[in-house]
Amino acid sequence: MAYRQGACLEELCPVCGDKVSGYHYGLLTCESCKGFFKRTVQNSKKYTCVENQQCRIDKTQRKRCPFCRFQKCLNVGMRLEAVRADRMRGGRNKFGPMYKRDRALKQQRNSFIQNRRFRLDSSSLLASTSQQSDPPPVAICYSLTTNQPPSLSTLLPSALPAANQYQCTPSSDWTIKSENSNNCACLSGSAAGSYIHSDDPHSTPFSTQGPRMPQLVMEFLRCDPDESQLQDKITTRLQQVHGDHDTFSLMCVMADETLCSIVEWARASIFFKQLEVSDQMKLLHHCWSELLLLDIISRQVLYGKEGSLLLVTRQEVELSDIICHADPSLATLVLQGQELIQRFQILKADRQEFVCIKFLILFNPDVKELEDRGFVESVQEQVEGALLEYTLISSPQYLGRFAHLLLCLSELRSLSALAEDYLYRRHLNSQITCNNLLIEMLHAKHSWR
DNA sequence: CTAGCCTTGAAG
DNA sequence: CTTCAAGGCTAG
Repeated sequence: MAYRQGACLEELCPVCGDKVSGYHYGLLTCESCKGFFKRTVQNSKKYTCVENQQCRIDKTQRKRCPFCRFQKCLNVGMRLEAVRADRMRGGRNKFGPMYKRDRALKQQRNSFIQNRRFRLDSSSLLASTSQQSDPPPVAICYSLTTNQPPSLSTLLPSALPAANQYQCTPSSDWTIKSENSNNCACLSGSAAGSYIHSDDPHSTPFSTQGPRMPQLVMEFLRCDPDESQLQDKITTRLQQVHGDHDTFSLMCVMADETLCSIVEWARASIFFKQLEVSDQMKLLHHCWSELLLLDIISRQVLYGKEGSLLLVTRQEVELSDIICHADPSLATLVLQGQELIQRFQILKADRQEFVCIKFLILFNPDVKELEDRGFVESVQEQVEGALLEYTLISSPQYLGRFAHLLLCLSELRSLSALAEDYLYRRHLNSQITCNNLLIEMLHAKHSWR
């Protein structure tokens, strides 16, 4: 029985990596692991491992150690209960609805991912209309190399051990399957939510009772900086600056500090630390303003109140004050930002979703001259998958939520491009001073064209 | 024992 | 009726 194509395109058995033949005992597995699991459970087989119970199980070596094979079956989530005690044939069991749901989830995920290209094209189109891209900007002689080393490169480690590539914590068993001949590393879980296959028995990739959060989202949350810690850090740094700063330059200092924390966050983040430093720099140079804007927006949506702008420092500034003191361009930007905040508020976007969006922004495969675009692409796809899955679990009654979030992201991108242009113009007028990272970032993109 | 193919039968 | 995940069979 060929498994219906389309539902799962190139799904591999989570136990041995062989071709999947359908759902067996709780998840998609290959025919041989299905049979192996059945024999083991039906006949109450007991195996022993002659090694250290950590044998690698793949298609060619799966026969070698039945102990570790069975262990892996259980670890990836195969269900003992699905093997029938009475050996009754045919029919359906209680897992039926679960399979159906998982299949629907996968299908939606695939179709969204397939639409990704189109969506990105249209969003970059949107962004480019707001930028005078063709003629290179004013010839300002500002060489990064003649200055002190750019702060981003000092913030990023100068070298990474090569062995670090594609590796995560040694404790977790991330299976990375390369697709075709390119080095597109792709972590793919078999059942819903199984992004992480670990030997930890608590990380059951599939749960029948109650909704659960995708593992990737949980990992993102775990590494997301704590708002109050960030607050303290930036507040102390701001106090050190003090002096004759007007509101705008104070905001710039704040942006600069926030940028530092964004770089720190990225450095410590899963996936990002696997990249070469050159790629890390390219990604950050490309998306810094988007991340900065998302930081501001998410703060308003999660903690802010209407009519005022909540700063990292927990200070509140009346919007009306900002608008009447701002020049017309800035006022427009603030108003547009306000609209975007409202859109996120209507959606009631939560921390989980913002943290996924952060990763979607960071891992942008459209960035030019990436060494390892395949990896960036695969991360982007995984994050999209996790976000989609999260939205389907958290608000199953609203299927369009994921698409709406992506729409907001695309608007955020065009707004950040406008904001970046605005900052760049003010920088050219020497109105932004003493903000190393901010200035480096402002120059990075312009020196590329 | 393994793993590919076959048969079964409740659910949709 | 069809679907498809259970169990069954058997050559290698």
